[in-house]
Amino acid sequence: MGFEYICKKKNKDCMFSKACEYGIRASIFIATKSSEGVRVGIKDVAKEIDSPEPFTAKIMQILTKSGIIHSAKGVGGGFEVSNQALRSIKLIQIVDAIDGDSIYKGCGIGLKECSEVHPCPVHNQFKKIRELLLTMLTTTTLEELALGVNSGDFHLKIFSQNK
Amino acid sequence: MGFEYICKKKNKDCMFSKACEYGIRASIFIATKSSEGVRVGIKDVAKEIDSPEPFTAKIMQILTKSGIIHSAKGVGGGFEVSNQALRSIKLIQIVDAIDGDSIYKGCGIGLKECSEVHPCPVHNQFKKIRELLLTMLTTTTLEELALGVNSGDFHLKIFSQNK
DNA sequence: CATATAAAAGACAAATTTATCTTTAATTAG
DNA sequence: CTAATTAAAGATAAATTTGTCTTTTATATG
Ligand code: FES
Ligand code: FES
Repeated sequence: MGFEYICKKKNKDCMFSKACEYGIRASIFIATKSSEGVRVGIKDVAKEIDSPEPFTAKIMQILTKSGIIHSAKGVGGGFEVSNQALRSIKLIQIVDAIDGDSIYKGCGIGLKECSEVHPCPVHNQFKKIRELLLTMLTTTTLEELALGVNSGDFHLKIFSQNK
Repeated sequence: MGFEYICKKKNKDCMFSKACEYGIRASIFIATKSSEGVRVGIKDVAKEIDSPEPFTAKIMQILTKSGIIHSAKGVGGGFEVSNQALRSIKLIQIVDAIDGDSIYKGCGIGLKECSEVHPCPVHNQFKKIRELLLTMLTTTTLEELALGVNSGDFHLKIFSQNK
């Protein structure tokens, strides 16, 4: 009937863009390795988080430019997070660098801006959700996420072993 | 440097797709008019919510097929919500019909599925946010949103009067 | 210095989402 | 029945996001 292509987003699991999802997963993986003092190349990153390698490479460029991840070219090079950065980097920095701040600042139903003095009908409801999201993003560190993965309690892809 | 086009989503105010944002705004507007016993045409809808008319028409087709909004062709036709539906329709029905359930079911960082037994590093944090979102969507009725607009406290576009 | 390695950069291509335009079908009024 | 009106349907087109490939640059090592 001509509108099937609108319905039901293909980019499932929205909230963040694919680019941002890859960026978060990659950062966490790099963090797990950096905590063990190991640099990783883009190939390993993509394999470990199950993402398209060239696209992931592009995203890494954003993260290195943003100073979130450090990179080194040449033999023995790769990506790493400094021990100090590991503790200080918050999830919000990654999201900000890739998707910007619209997810926690923009109006939930697309008004050009979200404002208290000219609120949309869902403003009050949305505000609570965005505030919870913002709090989560600003308080969660790369380190705690990496620790969870290192401990084996949390995972960066499905079918870790056999795929 | 070749990756500017990745960075900073153009579709600001994510969470929902544009289609879904328009769908919600349109539904609320139609509800405000239906509560006054008035049918509205697609032209009025698009003007009132500041959305592209043909695209909005497509979205209305989804909503009518889904039984959320009623439509009538011909002279004096247009869109309306029955008085009974006004009270029973929840926001989640609109979101489900247009974007599907990924926003409150999918993994926050893109694992193929969100699961308790194989959680991603942000699973616990995200769960809370998605639960709040889901509660909001399942409890908010079209009627209460329409009432807010009718009372003048909430708005469906910016620059209501002069644009 | 020459070579190998690995990220950065740039150009391009595919997929998805958003937007537009034209034609068709249904309904009301005269 | 005819004309006018309005949504539905269908076909395209534009914009954006996602994904790929090639070339360049930086670095370490022999
Ligand atoms: S105005 Fe819509 S969420 Fe604030
Ligand atoms: S597994 Fe990622 S949010 Fe549940």
